[in-house]
Amino acid sequence: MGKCEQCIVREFSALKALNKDELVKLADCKTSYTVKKGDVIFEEGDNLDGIFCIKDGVCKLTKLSSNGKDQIVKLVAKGELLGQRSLISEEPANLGAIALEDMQVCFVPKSQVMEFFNVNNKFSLNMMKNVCHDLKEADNVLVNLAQKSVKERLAATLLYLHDAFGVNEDDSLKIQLSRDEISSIIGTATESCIRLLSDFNKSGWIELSGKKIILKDKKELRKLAE
Amino acid sequence: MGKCEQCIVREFSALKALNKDELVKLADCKTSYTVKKGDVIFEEGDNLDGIFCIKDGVCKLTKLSSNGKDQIVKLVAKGELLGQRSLISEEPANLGAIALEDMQVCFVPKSQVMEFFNVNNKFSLNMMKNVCHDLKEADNVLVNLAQKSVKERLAATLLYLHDAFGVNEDDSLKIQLSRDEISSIIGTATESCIRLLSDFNKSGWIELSGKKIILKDKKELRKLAE
DNA sequence: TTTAAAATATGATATTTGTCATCCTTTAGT
DNA sequence: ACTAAAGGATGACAAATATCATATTTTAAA
Repeated sequence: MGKCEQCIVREFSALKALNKDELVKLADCKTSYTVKKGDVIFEEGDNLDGIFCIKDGVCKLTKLSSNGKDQIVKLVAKGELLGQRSLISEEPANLGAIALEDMQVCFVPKSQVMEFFNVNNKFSLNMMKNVCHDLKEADNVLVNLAQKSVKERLAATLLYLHDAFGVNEDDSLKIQLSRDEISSIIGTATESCIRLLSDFNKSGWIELSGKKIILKDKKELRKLAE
Repeated sequence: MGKCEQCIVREFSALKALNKDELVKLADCKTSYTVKKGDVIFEEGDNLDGIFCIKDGVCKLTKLSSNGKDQIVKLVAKGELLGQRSLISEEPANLGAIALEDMQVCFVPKSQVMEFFNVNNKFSLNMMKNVCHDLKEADNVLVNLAQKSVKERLAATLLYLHDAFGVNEDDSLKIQLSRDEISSIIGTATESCIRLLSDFNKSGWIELSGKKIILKDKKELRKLAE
């Protein structure tokens, strides 16, 4: 059983407020497992009896709209926690979580999280701040969806993917999304997304080769995304 | 100076976790004032040194998009708190707050809220739950903006206004929004919104008379909004 | 490897939504 | 009560986006 002390999640999440004793408790009660690309971590409506620590990999949080299409609400990367809102609200998950890559995940039961809540004020405050940050981000995404064109949203999304997940040695975006998934982030039809990527390619702002996407002219993209 | 004990905000917000002593402290440090329709309670980017209790009236939370248009992110009614996210995050306000009606507001300084945080666990948990609820709502709005047509969003918004704020004796929506504000909720051009309201009117689903809006066929609207 | 299925790409076209111009109506200030 | 300004309504048109059809490429399974 791995220790939690050196874990990347500890470094980047609310867990950094935990002391040595608490980390031992955490290591004791956690369940560690791997998730394959495409696998469901939890589904919309699931009752989560704890939170998930993402040790490695990236997943998408999605919600099924009544029109039958999935909307990607947020991407969550290694170092972050999953399921906090549901735990605090004591409600079923509002979003589903699906792995975009192979992942390493730990599950921490609710009882343990609640104990930390009660004894460690810094931990509670950290977690609150996380939720607040998510709320701010959600509000910002909401405004962009409401006010910006698909072209602007695509440019903004490409820049976001670049900045949040980095690039490979060949400068291509590290995170690999299907055209369908990109469409599901910007909230448009897959064909529209493909068409615009083509346009961006022809304009020389990006370079497409297979699934790889290279941002060639970030300045122009930034201007477009505003 | 009014007491907080009977206040509607206490009844409906995180404040319900406060005991008698704490309520006295609250009454002691709060600043009570009125806000006229159209007045700014705080602006995007303001540093808030506390939270606001809405004793009476309704306000809109808006964000200016880079295209120069305002987006209404949320409506907040009497009984609710304002500025919690900003306070917890220790960040400037991400949204601005503007009164949609004459309002009665109390301001509670940050120092007092933080003290409650430290001594009253129930209070912290309640406030956390509020933020979590806001996050869930924001995610849901986000999905609707991304996936639904303007017509569907208008129908959904009319129903929301009906359910959340009620109707007058003549069945007209109690909350009075300009066409511009309705457009700013559903994220569309004012003319499109006006046109659709006209269509709804002609279809007999709603009835327009001046600024009044009466929902005549909620079933049909619900079907439209899905 | 071969082959079927899935993903990507693109054209043609329909639909939705935005923009601009103009007119009508209501509201608020003198 | 009068008048200017704001809000609301509507037509004409343009632009953005979705949908449907189909071709091509990539991926994964037998």
